[in-house]
Amino acid sequence: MSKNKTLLPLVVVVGPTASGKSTLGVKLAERLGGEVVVCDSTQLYCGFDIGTAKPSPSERRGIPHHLMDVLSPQEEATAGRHRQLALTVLDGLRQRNRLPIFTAGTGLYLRALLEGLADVPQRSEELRERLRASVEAHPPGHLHRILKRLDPEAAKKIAPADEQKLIRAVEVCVLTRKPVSEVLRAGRTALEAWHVLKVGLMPPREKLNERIHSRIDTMLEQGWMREVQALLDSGLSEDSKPFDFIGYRELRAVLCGEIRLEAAREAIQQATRRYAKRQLTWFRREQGVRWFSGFGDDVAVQAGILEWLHIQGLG
RNA sequence: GGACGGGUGGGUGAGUGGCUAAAACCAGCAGACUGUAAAUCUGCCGCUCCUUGCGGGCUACGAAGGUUCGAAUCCUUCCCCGUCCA
Repeated sequence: MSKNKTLLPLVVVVGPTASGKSTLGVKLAERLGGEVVVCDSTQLYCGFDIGTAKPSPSERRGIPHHLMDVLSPQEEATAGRHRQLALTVLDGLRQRNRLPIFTAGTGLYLRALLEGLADVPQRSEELRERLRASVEAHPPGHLHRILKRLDPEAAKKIAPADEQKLIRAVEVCVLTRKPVSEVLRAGRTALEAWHVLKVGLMPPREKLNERIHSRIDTMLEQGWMREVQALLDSGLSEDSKPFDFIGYRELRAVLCGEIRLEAAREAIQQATRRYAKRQLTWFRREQGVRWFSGFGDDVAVQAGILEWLHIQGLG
């Protein structure tokens, strides 16, 4: 990274699902001469459109949207991959002197971009296979005991039941031959040369839930089922990563005759509500966010945000 | 009118004399989370008080009475709900 880059502004919009980040992003881009960069682990995938709430071409209003539809469903998105792609996009925007406007639903990806990732090896499927096999063969708590031996400090921070995180921690220990906590302490490279302005959308929970529910109904009316059917018909494996996304797994179950549509609708609503809650938990901790209590498509909220950004030196 | 079965905390639902403010699950709330993150995991979850302790008080298993040292659990009556018979 070159050290002589001047500090340019970069806007980040954070908020739970259905809070109106996309609409706000387009609005800000129009007003401030920017382009939208999506920071979302699901909109990355081609073909999974309706359920991931990608803004339609008309909703995008001619504003370029980056990091949307860049992965095929067979690929696996990761925080590191997203970071790489985002850095490339940022370079391009810098050259063209366009304001980057991130719409961020995936907190981890945003953090990976802004604060960097430690120099940690990528996942190794072979190692994971072995670890999972050994989990099968041993009584509960086995992985946790292994980690305790490799890195007591890390073991303290991960619950014995959290297999996913345990596997990752053990994986890093094994691959680097060092305790994970040490590897992570070595630090990371934060994003340089950008002056980050964070805006948060925090609609009242009850209103947000209503919005979530009606949006799911709309998605279904727009042919979400047909989309899922078409994806399955295309020969895509039903184990592909994006079929794990909220809604896609439920609708797949409907199409496989495992559950009824009504049950799926309720399950989707519930899962989405919980997801929104987790997003809020994550983003509440995010440093330096200027919060606005409302939806991003509310003109009054938009005006307030534009005003704040103006005071910060934009527009 | 009669015969059974049942009424438990926001929901589903266990519990058949003390270990029960009441399992479990769901919902809800709060939280953690450096490459699966729309994932994964943790805590709380009747009210209340304080010297925050495996602490105290109060209220609670349809209602009211009763038996008992002690009842969600046993008895009586009543009220609801379901099924069946008339």
